[in-house]
Amino acid sequence: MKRLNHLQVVGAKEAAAPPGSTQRIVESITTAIVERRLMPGTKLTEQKIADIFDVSRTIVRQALNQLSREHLVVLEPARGASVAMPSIEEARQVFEVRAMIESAMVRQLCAQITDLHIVQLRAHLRDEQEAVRRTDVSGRTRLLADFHVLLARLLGNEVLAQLLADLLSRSSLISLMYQSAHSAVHSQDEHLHIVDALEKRDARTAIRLMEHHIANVERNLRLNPNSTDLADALRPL
Amino acid sequence: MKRLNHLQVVGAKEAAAPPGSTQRIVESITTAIVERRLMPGTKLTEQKIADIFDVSRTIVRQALNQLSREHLVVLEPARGASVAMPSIEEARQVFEVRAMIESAMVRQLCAQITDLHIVQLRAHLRDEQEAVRRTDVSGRTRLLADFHVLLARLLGNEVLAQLLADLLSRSSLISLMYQSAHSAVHSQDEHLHIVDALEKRDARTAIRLMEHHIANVERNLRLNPNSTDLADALRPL
DNA sequence: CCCAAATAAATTGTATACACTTTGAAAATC
DNA sequence: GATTTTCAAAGTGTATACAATTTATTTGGG
Repeated sequence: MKRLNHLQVVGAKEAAAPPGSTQRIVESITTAIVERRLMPGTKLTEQKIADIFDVSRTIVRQALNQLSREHLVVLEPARGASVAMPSIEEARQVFEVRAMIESAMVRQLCAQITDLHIVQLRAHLRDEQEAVRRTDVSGRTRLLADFHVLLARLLGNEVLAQLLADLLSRSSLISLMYQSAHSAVHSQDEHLHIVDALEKRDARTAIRLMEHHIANVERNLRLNPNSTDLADALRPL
Repeated sequence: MKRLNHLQVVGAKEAAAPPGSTQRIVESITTAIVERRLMPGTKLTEQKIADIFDVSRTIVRQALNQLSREHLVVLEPARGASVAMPSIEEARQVFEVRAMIESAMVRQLCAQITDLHIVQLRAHLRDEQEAVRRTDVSGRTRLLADFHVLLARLLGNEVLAQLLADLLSRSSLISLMYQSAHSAVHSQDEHLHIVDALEKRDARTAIRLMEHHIANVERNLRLNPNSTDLADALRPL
């Protein structure tokens, strides 16, 4: 039986509104997944989680339901919840959608970006570099994803931002599941070049860089079916 | 007190898997909203819905939670659920995102569309025309939205299809809330022209037509703030 | 007669109880 | 000894009970 003791309340870093019990659990599990303390496929038993957080199963079920809509856990009827194991096909689709959305995003952004926006982006890049320098794995994962959400937010489009946030948490899960070989340093560098292009309002270059960036992340996944699917891996020769 | 008797189980038209109680309620409420039997702002009291469907509040709460994540209802803490009243700003954002995604979609589709796909699209257009001819309001609303989801599905991208389905149910709510003056006939005609362009693999035209189509729908909304926000409407001069 | 405080009714949030399903192990059969 | 059957343990699905909060109603001044 797998121990779930790794699951723990992570110090609320943003600390916005008083987080309801449900939200607290969602965030803890999300963080645990992204920080690789909960591996894909891990069974998430309701009562065990309820015990850990000292709430009733009612609350846990709400949290698991929410997580399943974010595609971080899968809910099989009468069989419970487990950490999602996105398929290769799903990974492909997620990155395809990201490429479509994010290239349109930078195109639009070039037409309406302000100097203040550039300042915000530069500040974010500094945070990224800092996290990379300190080898703060969980922080840098979050920051590298937030870069993309920030671009959406600069467009003043919260709907787009939330949509993208969703796709990025899925991307994070995919990256850790298929052990991305795309180094954080490399990603960070690509972000830098994208901001440079945005500053020059060079839409064509910005779009090209963004598409390459996303393609690079996808290309560097270990998408070898044999190593990821247990059924295939254990099939006799 | 507002009566909720309009809420009723709608005959399952697609009838796929045995729909769990929760899903049945979600679909009923969704249909009721899109068919304008539940107006924006209507309070959705848990016990009343539970009585109507003869289930416990537990199930109803699950359904309302799901609907809130689809942005069709809003959940205010300790104050319950009501049919969402998307703001003008939210409407703008939804249509902006749709324009970004759907123009990228038709671009991609032009590059990889097959004759079989065209056949499917033509078949769908026939269904649309039929619904318009019969003035089947609820059917035609659904079909006009499904056209866009179908395009996503033809790309073989289920992630994209679900994403778009989400945006389209929000669009439906927005259209009915702001009483779109964009006639179904007009929409249907625009769909026809888009398919024509796709058949010719004329990406530039297809993109232009799609962007115009979405802009037309948005332009024809009655986005008069005075008539939509009660606080504004009742403010003394 | 109108407004405000107090009280009652209704509604939501959470926990718990219990039925049903799945899972894993022990016993029986071939 | 391997395979199926049976049974117990664990887990999920739904209903219900109860506390906490909000909303409506009544009551008591002004």
